[in-house]
Amino acid sequence: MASLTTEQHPPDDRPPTIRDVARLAQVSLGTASKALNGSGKLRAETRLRVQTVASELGFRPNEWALSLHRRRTFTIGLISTDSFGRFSIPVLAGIEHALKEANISVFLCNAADDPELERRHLEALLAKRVDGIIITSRRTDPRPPIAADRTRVPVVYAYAQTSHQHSWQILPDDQSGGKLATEHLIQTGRQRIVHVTGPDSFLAVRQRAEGFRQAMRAARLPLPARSVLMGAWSENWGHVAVAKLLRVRARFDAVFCGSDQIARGCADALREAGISVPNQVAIVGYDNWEIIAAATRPPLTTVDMNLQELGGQAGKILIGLIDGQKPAETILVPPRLIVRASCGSFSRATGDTDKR
Amino acid sequence: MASLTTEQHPPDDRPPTIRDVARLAQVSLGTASKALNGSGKLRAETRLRVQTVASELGFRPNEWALSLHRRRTFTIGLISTDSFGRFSIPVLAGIEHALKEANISVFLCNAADDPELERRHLEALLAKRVDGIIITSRRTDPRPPIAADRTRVPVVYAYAQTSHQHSWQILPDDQSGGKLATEHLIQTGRQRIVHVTGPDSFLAVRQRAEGFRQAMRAARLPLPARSVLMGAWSENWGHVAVAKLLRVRARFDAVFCGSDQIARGCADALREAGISVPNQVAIVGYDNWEIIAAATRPPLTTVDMNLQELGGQAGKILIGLIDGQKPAETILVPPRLIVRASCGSFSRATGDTDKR
DNA sequence: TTGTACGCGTTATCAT
DNA sequence: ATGATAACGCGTACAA
Repeated sequence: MASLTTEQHPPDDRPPTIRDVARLAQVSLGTASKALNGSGKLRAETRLRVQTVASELGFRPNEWALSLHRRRTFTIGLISTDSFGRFSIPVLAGIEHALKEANISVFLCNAADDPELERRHLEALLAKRVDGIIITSRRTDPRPPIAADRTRVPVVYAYAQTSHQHSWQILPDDQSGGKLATEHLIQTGRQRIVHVTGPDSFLAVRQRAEGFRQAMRAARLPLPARSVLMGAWSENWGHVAVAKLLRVRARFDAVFCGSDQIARGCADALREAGISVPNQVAIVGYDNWEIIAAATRPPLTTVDMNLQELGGQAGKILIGLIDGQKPAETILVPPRLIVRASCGSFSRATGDTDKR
Repeated sequence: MASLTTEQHPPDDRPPTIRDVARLAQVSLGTASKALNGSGKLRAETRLRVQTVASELGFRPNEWALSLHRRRTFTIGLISTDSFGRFSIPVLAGIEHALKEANISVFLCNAADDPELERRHLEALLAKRVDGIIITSRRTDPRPPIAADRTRVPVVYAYAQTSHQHSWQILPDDQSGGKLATEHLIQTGRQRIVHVTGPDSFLAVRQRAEGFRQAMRAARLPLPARSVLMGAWSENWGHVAVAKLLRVRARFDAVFCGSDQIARGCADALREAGISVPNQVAIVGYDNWEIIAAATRPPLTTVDMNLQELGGQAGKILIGLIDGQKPAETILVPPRLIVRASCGSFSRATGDTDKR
């Protein structure tokens, strides 16, 4: 069927617009729109014809044209203040998943610990009219708030929090994590527990240690000053810490470690010193970093921060804010314990262990 | 100064538009645009006034309104076919970095191994009129092409490739990696080298093994059938493989491993069998997975696939395609060797080693 | 039932 | 030097 108009546009390669659909379906622009959106009243035949043409053409409404007069872009920005790391990943996966459910797309930005770069990313996001912003970090310590004041864009901190302004933040409940690990050790009959963990400068370290102390006090177990050893976030520190303990002939039947890496170091050092894990000394790690925890001998019982769920919650909170709700400002995501082999039997019958 | 018009718009909270700027600066819309973009000719005073008002208002041009009549959105989509994993991350970081340089934003999509989800993500990206798409994967084996035909959107596969259509792909040069590792071992004086690696079903495994064989043949070293052992991608397989070798009293003075995890398993097993690494047996790993490689005793010399650079290249290729260029279709990114301690001295003076 | 006109935010082209 | 107007792609009131 020949063109009815004298104007013959060369078939250019830009994506088809609703105009193209209308022209080919021999209807007006408005009719095409109604046919495609199911709104208004029109003949079934017409509607079908338009829809057929649209799908033949591979017509897809231009989201940005839409967002121009609806008030939302269905787009959010995710700024990772430090580079993508081990912690960001599950958080990020959780966020992406939660937002995909709501048909929201995520812009990925890596600020790489550079405040200037962070500012540029923020700028770009605002120019792109994102509906909201999520900030993630590598550690939970308070950071300066992102400079998104003056704008009405909601901001949520995930595995991060800010010092000043009143804001929304989703954080792992590290104190509960410390308690959880310690209580598990106590339940399996351990009494002399030491805590080998990371640097004091980390909030997470202080919170987990506090949880540890709480659980020990609650169980009326001895809590000498030396029972918390702080060092580096490394396997090697696990080795060193065990060596220290052995050198001073410390009596202990369990080690609660601040990370799976430290735990692995401890486990190796103990084994090489001829001390059986879990028979003589039980170990609990932190992070449930599969690749470390599962490969340790014995495989580590460890605390999982539920980071993916944390990300999901962050996504949901942000969606709530975008929808104009006012959710709670701070959410602590409870951790869970992953039981493997490093604490031995779960039973309280501890007669089969040979504690030192 | 009172409003000159009778119409009094309530100060609503949407971001200021260029209209607001124009009104407050007492100029027309067109003048404001020119003032802000530096185009056209106008009085310096006017320009300054407009700019002042704009910055006071925190005016930021709406990118989507712009992209409506420029032909680009300065936005690309990144689809991770499987979930975000260890390999995706550096690739992703490289991509993000390269694209940020070009002021392009990245949509993050996780297809989680679900073809249907992948399709939906693709659909969403096309509706958002991305300028291009990058597909990443967890392994380099060919995968079905993404269904972005019919559209003019350029697609690049990063750490991935497709079976059918002619397309662009950036891949690690795993064969060179195998050669690189083997040649290093040979240069440090090793002669009886075995290759312990992952499952035969991985292209990477076959390519690295081929590189291994090439290097051995080139050096006219013995290459018995049993010198390549394929198993799982796990530390445990490293242990098992060493046990196998020792059981049949194989003579070997070096192990080239297909991953750092396998390498760590081998290193631990050898040490525990009383065999010194690197003095009696040298080890080379693969991946340069810092957290494993650096913590192994001794720290692993290993092959780094340069994944971040791979991501960067993918970004640059995509930008080229967007700009209408026709870059080479397949790029192999050369690996590099990270020398730590697991091969001993680099010198050819091997008199101090005690090979078995 | 169908077609027209306006608005969304911006730039570019043309008058003035 | 400045201002008016037509795109860009779409939905939606409203007029026919």
